[in-house]
Amino acid sequence: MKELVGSIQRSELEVMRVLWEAGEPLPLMEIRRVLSARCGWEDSTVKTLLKRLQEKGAVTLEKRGVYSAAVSEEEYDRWSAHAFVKRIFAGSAKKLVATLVSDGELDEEDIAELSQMFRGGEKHE
Amino acid sequence: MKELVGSIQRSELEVMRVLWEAGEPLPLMEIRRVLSARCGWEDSTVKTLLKRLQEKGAVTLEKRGVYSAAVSEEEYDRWSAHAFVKRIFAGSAKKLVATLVSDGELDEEDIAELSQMFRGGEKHE
DNA sequence: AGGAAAAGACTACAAGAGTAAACTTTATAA
DNA sequence: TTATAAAGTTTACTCTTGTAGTCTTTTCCT
Repeated sequence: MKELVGSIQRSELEVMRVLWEAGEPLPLMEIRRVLSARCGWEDSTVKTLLKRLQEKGAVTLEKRGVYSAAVSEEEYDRWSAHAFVKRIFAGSAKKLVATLVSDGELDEEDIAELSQMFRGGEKHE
Repeated sequence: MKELVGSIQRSELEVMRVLWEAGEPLPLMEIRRVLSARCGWEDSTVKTLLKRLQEKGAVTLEKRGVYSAAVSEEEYDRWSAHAFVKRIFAGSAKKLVATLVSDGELDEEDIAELSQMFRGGEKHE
C-alpha cells in the first residue's frame, strides 16, 4: 500500500469491507444496497465515500458504475497494524503482543499456533 | 479505563506521555517546558490540550497548576490495543499477531519469549 | 495595596470526517 | 427521440482536531 493520499477513515472502511468481502468489482447499486442495510446510509453518503476513496487511491472505477478496491484487505491490515504499533507501542510489536497476552486476549494455544507459523507456515483461520 | 469521553487524540497523547514519563503529577510549567522543546508548541496549545484531556477525564487537576494522569499508560495501551483489534481484526488478536508475524515485525525469538510469559511470567523489555 | 507573572477560560480558525441534499450528465427503454 | 433512472459532481453543514491568540483571575512579591 504505497501512496494512499491520507488514511482510510472509519466510514470509508465500511465501504472497503463491502468490496473486500465481494472479492470482485461491484456495481454501485450493490454497494448502496449493502450499506443501506448494514449502516442505514443514504445513497448520497455512499457516493461521497466512494468519491473520497477514489481520491485517496483506495478504490478505482472499473467502468461506469463499477468500483473495485485498489488496496487489498491484507495490505491494509498490514499497513494499519504497522502504523498502530508505531504510534502506540513505539514500534515494538512485541510490546503490543505482550499487552494482548497480559490482557487475556491471546491464550497459550494461540501463541503455540503462532509459533507454528515459523515451522510449516500452517493455516490458522 | 472506563469512561473516557471520546478518545485521546494524537496531540493529546503527547501530553499524556509527558505525564506518564514523569510518573507523578507535574506542574504546568514543566509540561510546557517539555512540550515546547519536544513539539515546538506554544503555551496556549498545551493549555488547550490539557483542558480537553480534563474534559475527557484523562487528566485531573491535582491542585492549581499541577496536573496528573487519570489513566495509566498501561490502561491506555490495553484499551487501545483492544479497540484496534476490534476495529481492524474483527476482535481477533490472533489475526493481528499473525499479520505482524507474516509482515516480519515479530520473529521466532519474540514469539518464544512471549510464550514464556505463560510459564514464569518473565520480564521482556 | 498594587502590579507583574502564572494559570485558567474563552474564542478562533482551518482542515478533516460523517452525513447528506441538490444539481448535472449519461445511458436506456418506450 | 425523449423522458427517466442511475451515476457522477458540487455544495453543505456539524463536530472534532491541531494549533494558537486573548482575556480574566489568582497569586505573590515589593
